[in-house]
Amino acid sequence: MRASLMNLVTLREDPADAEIASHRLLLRAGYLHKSGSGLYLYGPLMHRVITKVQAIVAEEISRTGALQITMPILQEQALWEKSGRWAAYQATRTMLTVKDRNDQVFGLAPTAEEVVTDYAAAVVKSYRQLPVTFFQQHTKFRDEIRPRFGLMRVKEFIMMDAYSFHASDESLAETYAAMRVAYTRAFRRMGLEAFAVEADAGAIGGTGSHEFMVAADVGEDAILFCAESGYAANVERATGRIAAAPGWNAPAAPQVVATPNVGTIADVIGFLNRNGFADATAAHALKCVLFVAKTVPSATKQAGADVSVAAFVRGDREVNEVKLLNSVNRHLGAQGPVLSLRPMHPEEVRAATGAEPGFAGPGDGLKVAVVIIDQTLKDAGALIAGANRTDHHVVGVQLPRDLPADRTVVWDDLTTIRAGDGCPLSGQPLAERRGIEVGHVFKLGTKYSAPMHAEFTGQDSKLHPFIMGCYGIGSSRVAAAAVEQHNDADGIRWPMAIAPYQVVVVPAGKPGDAATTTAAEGIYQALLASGIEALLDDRDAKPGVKFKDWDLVGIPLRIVCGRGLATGEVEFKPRGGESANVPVGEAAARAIVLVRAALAVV
RNA sequence: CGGGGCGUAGCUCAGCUUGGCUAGAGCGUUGCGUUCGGGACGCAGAGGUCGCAGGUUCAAAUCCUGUCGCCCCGACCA
Repeated sequence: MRASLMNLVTLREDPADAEIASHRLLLRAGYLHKSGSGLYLYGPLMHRVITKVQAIVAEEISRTGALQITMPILQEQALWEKSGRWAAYQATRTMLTVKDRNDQVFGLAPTAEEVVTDYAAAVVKSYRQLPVTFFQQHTKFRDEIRPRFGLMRVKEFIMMDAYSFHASDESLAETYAAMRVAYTRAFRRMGLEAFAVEADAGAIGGTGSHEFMVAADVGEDAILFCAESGYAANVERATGRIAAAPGWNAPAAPQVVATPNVGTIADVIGFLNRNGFADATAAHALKCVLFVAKTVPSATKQAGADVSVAAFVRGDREVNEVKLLNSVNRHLGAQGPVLSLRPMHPEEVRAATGAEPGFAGPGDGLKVAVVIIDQTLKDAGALIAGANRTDHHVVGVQLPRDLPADRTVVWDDLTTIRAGDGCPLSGQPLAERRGIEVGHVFKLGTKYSAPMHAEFTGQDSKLHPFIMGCYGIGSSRVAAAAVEQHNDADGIRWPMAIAPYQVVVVPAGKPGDAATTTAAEGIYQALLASGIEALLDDRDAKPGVKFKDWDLVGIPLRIVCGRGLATGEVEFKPRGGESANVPVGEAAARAIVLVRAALAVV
């Protein structure tokens, strides 16, 4: 491509509303045009990048034996009713919907489990056809609460989504493992440092899942990991060993203590330290967080309802709301599902505890539907709890000894694990880093096939629901993540495999100078003839302008035909690397070798 | 949805507090000339319903009310 024909428009200044590197650079270099909040137009350069990402992803997913298809974006409400997810997605308002002229409602594909399960049920009738995996790369829509960070979180994006169907858990495990290998290969080919972490399954559901993260400081997810055991998990899901609180001089039996005007844990401990309990710390307190869980209409229960929940963790720790939500759902079972939790308003706290906020405890006076206590607090020794009475706490509470006789308690893991806690496998301190979620794999089991009656005939001549897995890669997000990992002060540094063009040839003499023009044109034509994706910067611009532009755009290799021609040489300048002089006659051949080496599948 | 901020030229911004001439600058862009290895220079030009609607006023980018949109922090997710 000749630069004079490619409508290259670069900005000298950063767009005001771009915060992170990928957003800023992709806008500045002309890859993206913002069409609306969370909506982007992919310019000619971006289109090439996305196409390459999709090709590599498709190649690696296909390598597992998966079959590429294309599913409709408009999804009938009735199909989602069959799986029971319509109400859930409406309640969380994740799905955008449209109506046709007959007022029939359609969802705009946020994902495609229902559609593909319906398809599999129609075309897969026997265990002899299993396992089978279908995938597509298509536009997805999410009614994001807050689009953010350019391509990172948008309302409309391109996703590779794959769905596997199995006759057994063992078969699912094989494909799940093969997909993880495919992901790893795909990300490595695209020059991304990505790693798998244990994850919460969220609204997709199922029995297990891993996320693929690209390490980046601007990532929206926190990852805890252990170098020794290899353990890595999203903080939403991470478990760990929490060091026990040190012993302290606590009363043997619960003792009510007046704690006037000290509602927060820090204040309560400070007050007690000054009033007879000098060695009490926040780790000896019982933190109570009160929530309202909102259930959604389901097959067994037409109307949604509010369920009050009290969650207890150690005073120096935080409640993990994802763990709590999962725990509430396990406990409520058929009364669920619960899709969201919100903290109680002050008046609700007063109704639930009979006290001002800040004095809630597990003892008498707490009136909530569900009480969940972090399992580490069982037999944890003496604790300081709210007394459910304004300005009073109870010191020396022991669990479960001092719980009211009629109190039903769920013991579960509710604590947010943090760096420094012990690895659940090795016990070594966990470290933390941030990541961008670029892929996710789920073991779905029969979550969709059972309610949708998607069944096959087994070897036993009986009908069985498919055992399923599903797998997603955010193709457009991958491109943004690549920029996050590969940029510098001058612009983007694309990995060769996903760069919009591989080489740019820059004539750097006076415009129209015969020697530079001839040399550049010759190299350019030789590269094209060998299938290299080459650019020729034939614009009437000064060399400095050209250099700045190609650094910003991020072309991996620049060949400059300029003053070196006097001695028969051109300059090779890898983006971000050292320049070297190369004889004109060898330039094309050496560039071809460089590009092919960088693209070689490892 | 709660909290914070912003809407003035294609981009980045000034002007608004304290209303008043024809609404400005830099970059970009068009024409001509000079220049040509890291975002050159001179001259000439184009480009604006100051987000939108209403109000106050002799007079509104500026003050008031409403409204729409965008960005950032939290809950959602590839």
